[in-house]
Amino acid sequence: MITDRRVFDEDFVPRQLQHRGDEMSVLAWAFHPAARRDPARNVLVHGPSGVGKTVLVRHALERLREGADVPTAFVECMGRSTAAILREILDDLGVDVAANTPTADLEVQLRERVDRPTIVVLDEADGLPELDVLRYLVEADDVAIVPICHDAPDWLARTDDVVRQEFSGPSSRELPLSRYSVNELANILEARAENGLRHDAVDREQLETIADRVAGVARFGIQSLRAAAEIAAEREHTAIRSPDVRDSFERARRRIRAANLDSLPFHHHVLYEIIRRGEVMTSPEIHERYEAIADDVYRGRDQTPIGERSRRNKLQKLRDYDLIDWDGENKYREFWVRDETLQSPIEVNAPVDEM
DNA sequence: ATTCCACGGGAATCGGTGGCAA
DNA sequence: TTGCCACCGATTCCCGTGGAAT
Repeated sequence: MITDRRVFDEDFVPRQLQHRGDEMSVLAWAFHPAARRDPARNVLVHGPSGVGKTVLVRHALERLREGADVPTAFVECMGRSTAAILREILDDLGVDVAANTPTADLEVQLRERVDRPTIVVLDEADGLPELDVLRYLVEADDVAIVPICHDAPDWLARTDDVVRQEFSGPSSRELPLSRYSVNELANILEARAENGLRHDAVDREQLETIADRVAGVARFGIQSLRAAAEIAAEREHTAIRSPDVRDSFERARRRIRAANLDSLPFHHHVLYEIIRRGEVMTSPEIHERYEAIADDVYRGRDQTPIGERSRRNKLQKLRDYDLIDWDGENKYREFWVRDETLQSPIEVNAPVDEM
């Protein structure tokens, strides 16, 4: 059924971007001056997750570089320090810096080594730790800044006047990306099917069903199509049938969650299992349970149990990853796992019994 | 009105890594 | 080679905030 697995990979970049023509024009307008050694423009790219913000900007940069030699940097900001981000920008621009260069020196390097129009993309700019990076980039004259974030007003509100000024002038634009319509996403899935599935494995109506069900989130739609093909193959269908599509969403969502859980360290797994085995729990119950089993669970490991404050951070992370959720406030906040059947792959041998 | 307490931002701290200069 | 410095990621410590209980 599946003829090319890579087509469904998370980081697969299709040759042709569909339904983003207007957006590509905006980026071309912003980037193109750099090809003539004129300053490029700032673009604030924003929109909900899973709509292809990163892929879009990467595409635009590739287009630009096909026709011109423009220095560019593309940095993942989430969870990185100011120094780490500056370091990677310099690295992308071909400047060698030592791993322990002080942050202040990095800033000087940035200003001195940028001697012609340059484009710096800050992916996941919601996660920018401080404003320092932005100020440094604003002060470096020839640098155009392209932050990618979820919520533009919110992002701008958290910056300062200097940065806001930079993004409100005529030499900058906001570029909102919306979710795909059912028809658009179905077209995108059709292209994936043509490249990655056997001919006639899926029909248009089924693709539209998937596109509708995933509410325009491309990432989820692509994983669902993949799951539908797998399920059809397991059931020895020669093509995807409606029941296969119906059962694909659960598998896709579950797979995304399992991958998320897999990527987290041990502490998260302990907390996840405590919540999963305890039905619905409140914070004090979770902490109490943690204290009770911590000695046993961590015995023989090189890690030691963590304090309450850290546990709160881990719980937040588990929620960000769609693994748990909660409702309510204070000690009445209740926690539960999103999928009871998803167990931690790590053996957290907490006693199952009494709470 | 006062007390209790979970929350979550931010500063301080710790152990480890890697340049660099004496 | 040795000591020093800056960084990093993870964690703990500290504390203001605000809702609920008393």
